[in-house]
Amino acid sequence: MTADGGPDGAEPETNTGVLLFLPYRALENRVFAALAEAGFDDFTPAQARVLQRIGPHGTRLTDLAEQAQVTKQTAGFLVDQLEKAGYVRRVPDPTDRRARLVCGAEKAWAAKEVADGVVAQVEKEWAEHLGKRRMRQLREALTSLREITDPWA
Amino acid sequence: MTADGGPDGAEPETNTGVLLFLPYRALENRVFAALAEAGFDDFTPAQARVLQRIGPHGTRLTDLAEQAQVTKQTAGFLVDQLEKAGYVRRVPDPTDRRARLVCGAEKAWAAKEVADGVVAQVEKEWAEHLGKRRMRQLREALTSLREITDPWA
DNA sequence: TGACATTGGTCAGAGGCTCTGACTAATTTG
DNA sequence: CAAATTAGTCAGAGCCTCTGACCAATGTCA
Repeated sequence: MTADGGPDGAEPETNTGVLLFLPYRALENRVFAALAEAGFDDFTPAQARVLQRIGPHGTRLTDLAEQAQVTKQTAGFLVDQLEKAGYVRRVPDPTDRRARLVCGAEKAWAAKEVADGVVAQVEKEWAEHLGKRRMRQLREALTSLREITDPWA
Repeated sequence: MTADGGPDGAEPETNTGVLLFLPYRALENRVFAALAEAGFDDFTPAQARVLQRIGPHGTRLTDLAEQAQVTKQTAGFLVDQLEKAGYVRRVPDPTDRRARLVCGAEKAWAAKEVADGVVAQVEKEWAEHLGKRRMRQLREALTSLREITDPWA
């Protein structure tokens, strides 16, 4: 459903989806490897996708679920694990007694620091490969695209 | 681990990984929805990620696994489902009696046609938003990035 | 105010995905 | 030819994700 068209064979240009996905996955792999090497090996990719979306002042479960595109049951399940592993804690939401805010714990910020370092390194490598100008154009185009592809923008 | 940095608060520029992921996911969602609407609702996202990587002349299980970044056991499990659903068939590899080629069936090419249509449509929308020039630059930069991020390139 | 709909979240259960480990068969290497 | 490698399968366990049903707090509106 992607590249090198059906049985007919004429190789067209590569699907933009694949083009986006490849560097994304490469970056994610690098971050994960570095995190594991730094000792943050007690969470799974699924948990990370939730953890990543917790804001600095805490985020509601429902919002986490929506952003991660999973059901709130699934998000709750993952937050349970993260809580047990010490990455987050749940605190009452002062503005709504039904809700609780999922807040990052110290351990999460420490992991984030490692992750941010790797991201910066990879971005540097990319900038070296593309040249500063094309790297800037790339980020600029992607940022613009966000306007029509990110329901949360 | 991504945006709006830790407890310190200073909002830096958005992580390039997120920037790549957002449009990727938006595109994938569109393709999936269209496929389901066209009646191709009997396969899962995990199966699709394998199906997508089957070449026009068939691909070995081991290669599918490597490209999809799953174990060969997982790939085998998914191909089993796809085979039952009629999307693929396994044929002996004439060049190696241990191996079998996973080949797309008619149903897979039909689905691919639907998917390609949606991708083309979405790419058109993106080009309209960005302008032809920036769209070309985007694809060009991503293609270049592939050289250092795609182990299969 | 008081009924009703909405929203935040949990519990229970089922099914799907993915991994590790162990194994068979064919191929390649020395 | 013996040993190492490679393609693939089987079995079992654990994680992830969903649907459905439910409770409690909040919002809406006559």
